[in-house]
Amino acid sequence: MLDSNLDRTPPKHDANWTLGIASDDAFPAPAERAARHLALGSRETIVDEGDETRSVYLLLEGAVMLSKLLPDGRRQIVELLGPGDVFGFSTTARSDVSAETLRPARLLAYDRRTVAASATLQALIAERMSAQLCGLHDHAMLLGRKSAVERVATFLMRMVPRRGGMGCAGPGTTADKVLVKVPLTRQEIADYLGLTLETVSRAFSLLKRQGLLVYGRHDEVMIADVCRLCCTTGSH
Amino acid sequence: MLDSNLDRTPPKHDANWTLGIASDDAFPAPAERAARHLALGSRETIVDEGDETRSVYLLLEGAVMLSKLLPDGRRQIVELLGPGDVFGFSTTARSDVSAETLRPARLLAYDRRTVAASATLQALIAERMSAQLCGLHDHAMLLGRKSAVERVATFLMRMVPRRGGMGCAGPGTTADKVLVKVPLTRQEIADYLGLTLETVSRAFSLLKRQGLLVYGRHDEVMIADVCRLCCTTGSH
DNA sequence: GCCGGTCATTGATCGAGGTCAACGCCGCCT
DNA sequence: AGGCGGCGTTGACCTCGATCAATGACCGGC
Repeated sequence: MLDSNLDRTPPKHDANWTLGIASDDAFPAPAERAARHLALGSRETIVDEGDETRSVYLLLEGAVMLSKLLPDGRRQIVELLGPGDVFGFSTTARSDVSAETLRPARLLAYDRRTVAASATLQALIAERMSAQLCGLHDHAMLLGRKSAVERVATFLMRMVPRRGGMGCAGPGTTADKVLVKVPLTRQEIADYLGLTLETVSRAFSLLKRQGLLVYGRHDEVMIADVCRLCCTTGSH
Repeated sequence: MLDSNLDRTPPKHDANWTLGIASDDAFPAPAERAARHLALGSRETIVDEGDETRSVYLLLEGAVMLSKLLPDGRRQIVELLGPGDVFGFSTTARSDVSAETLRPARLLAYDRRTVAASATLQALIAERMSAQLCGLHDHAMLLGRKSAVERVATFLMRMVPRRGGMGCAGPGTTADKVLVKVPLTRQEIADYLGLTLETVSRAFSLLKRQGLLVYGRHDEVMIADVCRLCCTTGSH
């Protein structure tokens, strides 16, 4: 478990963001628009654990992961973020997590003082944070009480668009299939689920053998029976 | 792991709260004071998982735990709350967690619409939620990557007042002692740390044998060497 | 005092998942 | 083409924590 993954230091974004007035029609625009608009590629780090941060980030598009390291190298990916999610908070002036894009992303960076001054912004952020709080509660359940296969099944269900881990069409319903993109390596999935990459691999293989999953490429999995997979998450 | 604790259905609070204007000088009073003020005893449940909730709660004094159940009875305590913390959010109209007092508590219950209408209140809540978010990130690290003894040590450090799990006075410093109250049973500690009660008990015994802990009563533990305990949390 | 219930401790054994290691696949570079 | 490095899979083995079970400590009621 020591050094679950050495030398993972992707290049930090430098200046491919544009300073200025953000205007985004795809997302409910807050009244305050004094935000930096960042456009990042895949696998770029936004902040490192311990960095001084003065910004709060709002993810418009793409995916971001938040992770933490223990001094001996053990890593935990504490949150996976999608469009609408926010991050960059901390009790102190330094970030408690690292943030890295999992795929090309667009985001808004608000100065903390800007946020403190704007009620609209705070309402938006509070709304979102409460959703993320619930997500973290769910994840604590997963990490504390679920088996390896249940964790992987839950993870895959979370990847299903518009279903967010919530339920299948109903038991007995005609088995439906979904193709999901998995923008994480096995090691990353392991670090997210509190497992090792071997255990994750074995769980994938098991689900494949059982016919719940079909895949060739590792980053594109066909869930052959959403309903049945959903029932192996332990939550139903 | 099935039914980690059957028949735990403490009495629900009924009517020992006073409706009306809350005025509390011990806590930074929000401008909006349209809150129900609840005064509860120990071991009373505030909401059950699945209950319809229209309120957001602000804990003024005491301690509350939030827990979730899996259909087969596995339980996870997802958060331990102290004065200042907030809860009662949910993506849906139903609570995603149960809330129960761990000791006598005073709290404020705000109607959701009241919150939505008050910028002051939202600012207060957002501030607190971001702290709780960080706490949950930390806890995910614990659940996903720490060993049993590290978890128990981390838990005990979190119980140290005014130190919140953060650091010892410094290595080499004269060993300092603290007496901490532990208002949880071993089973509850286990459900919080993602372990079984036996494993928790063994970890306590081990730490005691190593001289890091001294105790007779189970709910009052003397940390004999905060610094050394802190070093067995895995975080330093 | 005795008794029953709850909670904690301790021991013995088991098993899920971690660890270590070999190998396969695939894309990329020269 | 050949070689190489990153990622994933699979197998063999081991360990930490779960499980099962017995016992002990404490507390309240009669």
